[in-house]
Amino acid sequence: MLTTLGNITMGITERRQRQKEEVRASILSAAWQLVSTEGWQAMSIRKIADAIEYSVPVIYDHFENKEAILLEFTKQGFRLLNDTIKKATAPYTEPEAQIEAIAYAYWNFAFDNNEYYQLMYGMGLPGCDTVAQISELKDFTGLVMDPINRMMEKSGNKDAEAFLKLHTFWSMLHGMVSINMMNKGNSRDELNMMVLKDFIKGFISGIKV
Amino acid sequence: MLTTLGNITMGITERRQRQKEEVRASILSAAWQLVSTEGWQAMSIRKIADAIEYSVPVIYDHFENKEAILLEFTKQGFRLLNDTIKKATAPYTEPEAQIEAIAYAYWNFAFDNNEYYQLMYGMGLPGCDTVAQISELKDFTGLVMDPINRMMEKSGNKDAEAFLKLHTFWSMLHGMVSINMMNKGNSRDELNMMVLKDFIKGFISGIKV
DNA sequence: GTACTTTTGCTAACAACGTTAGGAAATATA
DNA sequence: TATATTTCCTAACGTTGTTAGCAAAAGTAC
Repeated sequence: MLTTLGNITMGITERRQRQKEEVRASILSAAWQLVSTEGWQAMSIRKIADAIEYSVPVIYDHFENKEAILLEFTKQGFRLLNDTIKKATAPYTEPEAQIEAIAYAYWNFAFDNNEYYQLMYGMGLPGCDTVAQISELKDFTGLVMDPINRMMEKSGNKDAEAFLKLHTFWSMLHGMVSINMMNKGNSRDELNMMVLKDFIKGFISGIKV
Repeated sequence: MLTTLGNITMGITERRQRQKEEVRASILSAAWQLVSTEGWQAMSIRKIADAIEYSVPVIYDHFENKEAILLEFTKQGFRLLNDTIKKATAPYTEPEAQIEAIAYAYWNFAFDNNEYYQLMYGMGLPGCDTVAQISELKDFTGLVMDPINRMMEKSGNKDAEAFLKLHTFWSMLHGMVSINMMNKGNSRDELNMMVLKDFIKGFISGIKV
């Protein structure tokens, strides 16, 4: 076969590539249908094959494995988040306003695109709803709440904000931990200790207003 | 059969209960061996059965299902965390010092007991190490870093802390989101907006020192 | 000690999963 | 028309969680 430009064979390979990409797109479409309705844990190669009306091995002609499909969505998720942030900051020029806009945009993105977010940060399996039923968790919140309450008493603040401060404290800690666990290996180094120290200082002084 | 105290039959049922609890304990022991060495995703009923030298269905006489075993560890994890926090705060009386001690204790607990922590917060499956290879993530950090840098320029701070502040910002946001996603349903309410606003205010003013 | 009941723990199966080998059928090339 | 290639399926392997049903052992009662 000659690779002459404008040859018929050229059109055939182009059509084939086009068809191949159509199948690939339909795989992603069917996969996302599953992810968005039943969660990413419920996505399976066999269900995708069923949905696109092809046999199972065809999927492996387009993706190396199941994880590669999910990785595609993870990337898509970050692209979507980046776009959202760009749009959110665009109306502002002052960095303070932009940071605030980013925070709100990030927050809304997470809950508007729940399934994307869970994929992006590897959130998943064990009892998502059962966590609330663990009595030990209440003990934990009590333990942290106590010094916060006492700090507020010292500075004459009202009780209503204690739960708020607990939330802030816990969120920050868990955020730091889980982000560090993703990029595993680098944890517990100087930078992290500085971030932690920086946060604690700010947190304490924030209560004593 | 009579339930007279000190009867022989009484001793039999007691021994049976003791033996049953021994099996239950050996299940948990074998399960934890798997979780701690290969991660909680690698734990399987069949591997446990193999390790304790019983057949598979025996496990279901002690636990309703696989999730129940993992839930046991989740509870154990929170108990361990609570004990750690109690010990950490004990040497101090001032709430400020206690809060600081809690933060460090929490941080160290997370990395000393990696598998517990991942279980407790439902962290898991998708490419934990592949996340670092996503190019879109760099775009994201760039987007957030930009206004932070400009804020620091405005206030005459040095560049070295910008990455630190980015880390703080990101951690806080992700922490809030993921903790809210666990207790799903309550999200995006007034309290969360207050926490978010509170954090942003503190974050911005923290940069302008 | 023998007959009956309960407990115990097994084999075997079901349904679903990711992944792959090997070959049949369709298509394109000479 | 014969050959080479691509496409795509059947069928299997080895996992997984979970359960039905039955054999053997242990305890109970006479």
